[in-house]
Amino acid sequence: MRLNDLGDEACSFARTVGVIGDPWTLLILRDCFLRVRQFEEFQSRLGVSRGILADRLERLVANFVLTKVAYQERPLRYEYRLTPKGLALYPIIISLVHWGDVHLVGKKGRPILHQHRACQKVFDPVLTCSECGESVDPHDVEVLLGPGAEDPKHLPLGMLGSAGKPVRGRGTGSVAKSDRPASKTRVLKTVDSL
Amino acid sequence: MRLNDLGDEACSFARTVGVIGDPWTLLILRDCFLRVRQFEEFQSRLGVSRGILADRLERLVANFVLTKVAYQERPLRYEYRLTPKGLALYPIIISLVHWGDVHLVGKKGRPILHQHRACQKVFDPVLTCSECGESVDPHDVEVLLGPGAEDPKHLPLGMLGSAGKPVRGRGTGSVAKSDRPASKTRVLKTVDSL
DNA sequence: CATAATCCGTTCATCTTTAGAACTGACATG
DNA sequence: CATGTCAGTTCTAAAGATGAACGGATTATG
Repeated sequence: MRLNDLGDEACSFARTVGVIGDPWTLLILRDCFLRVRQFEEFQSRLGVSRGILADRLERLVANFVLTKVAYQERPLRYEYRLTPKGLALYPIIISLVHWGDVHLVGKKGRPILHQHRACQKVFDPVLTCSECGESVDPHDVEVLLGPGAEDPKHLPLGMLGSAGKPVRGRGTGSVAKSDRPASKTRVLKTVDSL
Repeated sequence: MRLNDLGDEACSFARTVGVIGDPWTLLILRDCFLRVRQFEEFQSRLGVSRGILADRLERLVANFVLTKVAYQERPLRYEYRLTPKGLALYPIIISLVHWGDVHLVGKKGRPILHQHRACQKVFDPVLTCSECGESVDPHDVEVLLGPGAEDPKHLPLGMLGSAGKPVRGRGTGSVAKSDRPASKTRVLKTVDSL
């Protein structure tokens, strides 16, 4: 499969990756949130080759993540700004920063800190549930089939034909394995969890 | 600059991108959270070439995002499982899915839904502040210099030499522009915000 | 026993993408 | 008029990705 075909996938994740899942694109977006806007600024901060930068910016514009806005005439110059769609990437960007802060720290600690205007404190991003407001852990989430479910390849394992029902309801996940006959293949403990 | 050098950067974000910022790597990680674990499963679900898959899995193991665990002996077979460090990527993964759900939906709607065990409701992920619990919007965040700040290239614009002080405290951001003399270059409105 | 079949890779020839540096073009400055 | 700024484009060589085939260990099938 070509990575360029990702946009056609049924999976939201695959489509997202098709739009912003490239390393340079991610780096460009981080800079956008730091109010970098001009071609030369991006180029000198990132050290990316100009061809790639032009290509990535164009792609982001084509996908309505950025818009070109004229910031001067004579000579006419454009800068790149986040659209609302682009601004909505913030949770992704700050989660990436935070993971690096926690798991890949250098000797000296974090290079930048984030302060929340509302409470004036330096904070970490926390992922919470829109319904109950509690923080969300991967173990606390069930995956259900949605209305747009089509291609089985992009659904969770063991979900085929169980529309609307949970994937891991106490052992349901390993049906395929448990109904095959006793064999010499020695299978070690099978834990069906993350 | 080579993308492989990203691991050496001072910036947490760049280092994170160096580890998981590749499209195939992201797709592999999504599948990990859907409990895919074996080489063949990844290969057939993603359609990625076997060489790339082997390479990306090896990289993730080298970076302690995944571990190889023997799930059977005779023949000895390993599967790939998320480490705690890998599990901590959940906010990133679910934020990517959510952005796709909201901004790149297909005709039929979302392919999968997430249900929160604690409240039993289908939910959306919300990014909140660890200190006050309120949801966080990019406009509500000030960026401060942290202890690990070194290379100016990876800091926000206009932050050089202003350690510990906010970047965008009412016009501070455009010092360089405002003290240059009147010129024929016609500059349009300068808005210093996202 | 011979012949699939399963699983996890590796190898190789081919094709595509990327990097890096130089170049264009419109304009401004000294 | 030489030099500088800004936003790209064009070029070639190097790096990376693809697809298909192959390998080794072992179990399953006829």
